Amino acid sequence: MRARVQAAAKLLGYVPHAGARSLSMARTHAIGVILPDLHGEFFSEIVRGMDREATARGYHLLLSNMHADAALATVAMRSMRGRVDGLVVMAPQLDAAGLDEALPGVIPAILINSLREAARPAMRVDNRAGIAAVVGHLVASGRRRLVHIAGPTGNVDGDERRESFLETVAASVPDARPVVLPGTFREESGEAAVATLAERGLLAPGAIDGIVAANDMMALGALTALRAAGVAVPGGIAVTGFDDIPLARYLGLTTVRVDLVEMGARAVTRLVERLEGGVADDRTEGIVPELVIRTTTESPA
Amino acid sequence: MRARVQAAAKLLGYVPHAGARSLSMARTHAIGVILPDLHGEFFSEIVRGMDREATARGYHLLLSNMHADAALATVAMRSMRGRVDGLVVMAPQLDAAGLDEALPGVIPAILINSLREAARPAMRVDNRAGIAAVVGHLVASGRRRLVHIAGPTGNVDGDERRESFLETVAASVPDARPVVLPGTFREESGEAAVATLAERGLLAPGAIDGIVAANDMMALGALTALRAAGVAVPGGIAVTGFDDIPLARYLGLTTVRVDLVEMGARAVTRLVERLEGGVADDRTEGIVPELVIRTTTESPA
DNA sequence: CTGTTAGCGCTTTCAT
DNA sequence: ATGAAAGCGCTAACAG
Repeated sequence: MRARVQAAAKLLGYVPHAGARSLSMARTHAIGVILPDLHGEFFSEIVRGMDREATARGYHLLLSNMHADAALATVAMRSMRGRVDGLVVMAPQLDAAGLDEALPGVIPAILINSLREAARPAMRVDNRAGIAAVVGHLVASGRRRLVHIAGPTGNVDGDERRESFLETVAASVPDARPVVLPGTFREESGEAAVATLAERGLLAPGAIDGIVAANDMMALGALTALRAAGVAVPGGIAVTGFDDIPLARYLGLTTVRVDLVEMGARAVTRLVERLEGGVADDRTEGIVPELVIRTTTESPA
Repeated sequence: MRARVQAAAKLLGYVPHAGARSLSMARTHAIGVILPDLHGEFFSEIVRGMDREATARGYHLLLSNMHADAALATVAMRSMRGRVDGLVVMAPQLDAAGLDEALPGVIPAILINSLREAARPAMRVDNRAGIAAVVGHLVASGRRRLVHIAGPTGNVDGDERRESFLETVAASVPDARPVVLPGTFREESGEAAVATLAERGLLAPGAIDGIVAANDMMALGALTALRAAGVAVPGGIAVTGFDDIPLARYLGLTTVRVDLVEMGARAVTRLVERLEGGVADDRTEGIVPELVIRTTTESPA
């Protein structure tokens, strides 16, 4: 008899309505993902990691792009209520107040590289350790006149990297006069930064000998512009990035490796465990990046 | 009074339950995306295009990875009923019967690079035109002994590219004895293919002079392996890819450009128009790829 | 073991 | 104008 129903279902092409089931069970088996944007390999890699883990655990991923504006972010997150069981939120450009306001209290969330991690489960890249590693490497190989191409102001990662660049340089190079140029984390701003250096006459031989970009994409932009300007890398100027996106390996960029795929996967793992186990693990898990030395920082010798 | 309710809602932190609303309105404002896997830049780019368009039109994207198996694909698609308003399906490895069986008849779908497009809205890259363009370019620059690193058998794109490679070579090079090596669309299989060539003694100077890979990732793998083997590119052997993923530009790979972002965006556009306008546009839209000549095919001279 | 019913949180229709 | 009720398609807790 159960068999007869099944047969009829097949015959009529019946497919269960997941939405109705979710309503009834108060369980969607979906995870909402809130990201600034999908540009470049940085976010692709994270999403890939999340997708791998979500699929493995029987969850779907619901994507939503967050605009920089806190009000819009609020709308984006609220619109997820009832569609997902939990949220992975990456909002590096939101301040703590904006984040608190945007996050619906009712829905469990894990933050990645955002402020206000103390009270919630979170993942955080150790930006200071990463910058300390590249600066240390550059200084150890004899570079002294360093330039930093920064991330956007107000962005947690950008701010931390800029600050620790200044601190580390001040601590390791006496009488250093580090230069900090603004950037947006996008390739073009790496090129723009080099253009600025040229204007200031800092591309002249010996004026500067190392560029520490706040992420890989800007480092690549800088590389392109330097080569176009006829500056030898690493002969004249060494260049470093941050993240170790796949492209970096192909282009021989010295950088700091953050296991993006693993970070995404781990965020999903923690969220799902929380959803299913009920364990509230409000710790901030640090991701320690690792220095990867490639050709853009070889000794000039 | 309406105001009093709104006030109370704010105060209690009420957030509407999108799931319940969907049930009631029979509208989810979500689009399901079924992909083989998220590996490499190929799929990232497509998803990026879909996301851009979906966000612009007020839709969310629900990701689901399809396993090669038709039965699992069926489960994946069925599980989307009631969660999404429509589907973008990319199933290059499914045969027509498998696809028909997997697709829930009830839910509108648009296919990308899959079989059985005739009866449904679809997008399709013109593989033959793309391969004809690269082969033509290689032949025009004096290459005669060509090797093809193929995509997986049973994959629509892989099969089409392999076939048209053979046809085009047969038509344009008299007495040609083209070699076809198996591949998986992944970087490692490009390296493996070169290893195979080495075993067969085909890496000796003059033995072959051009490698046409079925996609960019395999071309990159081949490039790496060739350089490691001390073979000059393009001096000894020219190399071409397919897709023009972002990496290709950085590495100077000659390839065939498929506007992946645009293809994803266009698929979403057509689907949404269908959902909202009710117009059933069952045509297959062809994407004509464009030859992009870079350094890996420069003339040996 | 089969059949009925209430309810998930919303929208929509209908009555007041 | 506000209030009451039915129903979206399912699950779960009942009763027969």
